[in-house]
Amino acid sequence: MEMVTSADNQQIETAKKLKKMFGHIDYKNPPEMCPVRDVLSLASDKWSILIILYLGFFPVLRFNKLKKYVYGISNKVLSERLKALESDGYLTRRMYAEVPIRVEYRLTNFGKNYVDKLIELTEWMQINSPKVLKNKKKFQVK
Amino acid sequence: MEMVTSADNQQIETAKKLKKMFGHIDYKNPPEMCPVRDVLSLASDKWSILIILYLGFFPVLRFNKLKKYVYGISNKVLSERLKALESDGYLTRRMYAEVPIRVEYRLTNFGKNYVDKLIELTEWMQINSPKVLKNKKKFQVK
DNA sequence: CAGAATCCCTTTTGATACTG
DNA sequence: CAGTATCAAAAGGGATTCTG
Repeated sequence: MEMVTSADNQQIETAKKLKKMFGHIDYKNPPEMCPVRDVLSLASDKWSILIILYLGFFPVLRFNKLKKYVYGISNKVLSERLKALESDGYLTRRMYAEVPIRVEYRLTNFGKNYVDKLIELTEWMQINSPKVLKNKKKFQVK
Repeated sequence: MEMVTSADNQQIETAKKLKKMFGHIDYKNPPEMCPVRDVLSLASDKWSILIILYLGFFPVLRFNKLKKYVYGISNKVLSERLKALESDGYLTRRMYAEVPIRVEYRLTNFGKNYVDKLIELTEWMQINSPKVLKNKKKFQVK
């Protein structure tokens, strides 16, 4: 008779995955070999997340529309992030030489795959953020 | 006879989830109601991710050990992140009044849950980061 | 309209030195 | 040890101007 709970199994699974992962993100590796540091850092940036989620929802968005949705972002940061996200392959930028000029941003297939991963994370965070805010308050009292 | 591919289904699922989510992260909401902006931004920070992953792998870590693993982090940022992550409920800090002093960090159950979510993201990123690096290079050539 | 460019200011880092 | 203190450098932010 086995006495292994599903929580135990989860722990074991987690440990296994982490072990495999740390072959790659080990601190002794050169920076290029640490995906968290060098790739995820852009993609998990708070502004990038919002940009990508909005582009996941609205298939096509223009600069000023994005700026309106990603509330609080500045021209500068938005245009920087868009360039970086394009360069990393998450989105495409299509320019139409009209007057006035029109520029459309949309996710690549790769970006769409990433959205699915992001959604899992943000859904979890949405469910759990009240818990975090409660923790934060409790901590301030101490 | 239905002609719906699994990719179609995924798209539909994604759209549904995003629609539900944007009730919360809408740009018109005050910042407190936007979990991405206010809660995920700490947790998805590049340093936070590395700290949490290492604490997922090594159940107990001390300050200098963490600093060694989370390669490149400065004293200041590490101690700031540890404070913030403790305050948000991801980890605990235990101090032993010995000489020399000893401080142990470990994940809370909440932090352990978060690790599972993080692993899904970082695993995906690990698989795909070569693609990203290739994109980046191609982009520079243009 | 979609930004790039500029200026200027604030915040966040990063590196190093220092202390209970 | 486990941090804080300090200070210089970088990144972010806001406002405004400019251009095709």
